[in-house]
Amino acid sequence: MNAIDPEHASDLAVRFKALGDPNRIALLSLIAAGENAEACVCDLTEPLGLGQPTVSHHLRILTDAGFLNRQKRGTWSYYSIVPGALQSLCSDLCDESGLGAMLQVGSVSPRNGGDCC
Amino acid sequence: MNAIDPEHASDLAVRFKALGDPNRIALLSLIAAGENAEACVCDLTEPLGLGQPTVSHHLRILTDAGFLNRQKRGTWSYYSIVPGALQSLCSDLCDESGLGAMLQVGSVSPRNGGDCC
DNA sequence: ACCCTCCATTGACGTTTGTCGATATAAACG
DNA sequence: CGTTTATATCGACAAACGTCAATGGAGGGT
Repeated sequence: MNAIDPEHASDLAVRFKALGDPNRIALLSLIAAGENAEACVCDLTEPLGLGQPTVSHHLRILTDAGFLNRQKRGTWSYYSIVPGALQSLCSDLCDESGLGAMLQVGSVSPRNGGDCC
Repeated sequence: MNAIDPEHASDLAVRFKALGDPNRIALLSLIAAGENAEACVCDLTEPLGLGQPTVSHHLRILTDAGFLNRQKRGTWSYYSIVPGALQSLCSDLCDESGLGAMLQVGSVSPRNGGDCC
């Protein structure tokens, strides 16, 4: 039961940090709620009240962290959720840090239906 | 299937941001690996190679975000993992953002044994 | 060809963050 | 009471971050 490898810790931190901004959380939510669970930049800039470069910047961070897919169709860039990314993050944290043993002791009791991470 | 509430997005972001630093990930791992799954500051400052004020600072952030418990015994402060915190974070994200529908479509296939978030 | 829309990149700016040294508090121990 | 030990807090400073205005580049339409 050793401590986590520094390299793995940095990788996990990058992915968690990508989720550590309210506008990026809102982006994931907006994309998930869009038609076909995808959205292009022009659909996202207005509901967030942010400029287009800022939205592109956040989308890039989420994409680099593995949470979004980008697909260019014509002039538009369509972003979609990478399905297993959040589970992978959580299970990687548990596996690589030895946190797994801590986690089922908790108060969430019988686990939810299995429909979430 | 509306987008997430800004207030909820900020709350989630604060919690994710607390995990968005490699030293804080290492702290969680070290605490989980300690005797009785707890540790005091003096046990943590050396394996991380950080000063004592810095370690206290990180522990405070993790505690404020709900991932650690602090218990003072004598001169020492013992920190321990809050069992359900990580699951709560993930399930809150899924519930409040509408990401839940996206997540079982993924490539993690049959889900791991259920021993992690 | 020209223009216009959509998007990514760059440069700049103020803010936040991670880190340290110094100081403060608090508890045990002589 | 004075000293030592273990932590928390404060102040400072460099680095990273979030944001915007401006620019660039790729397509589609006229």
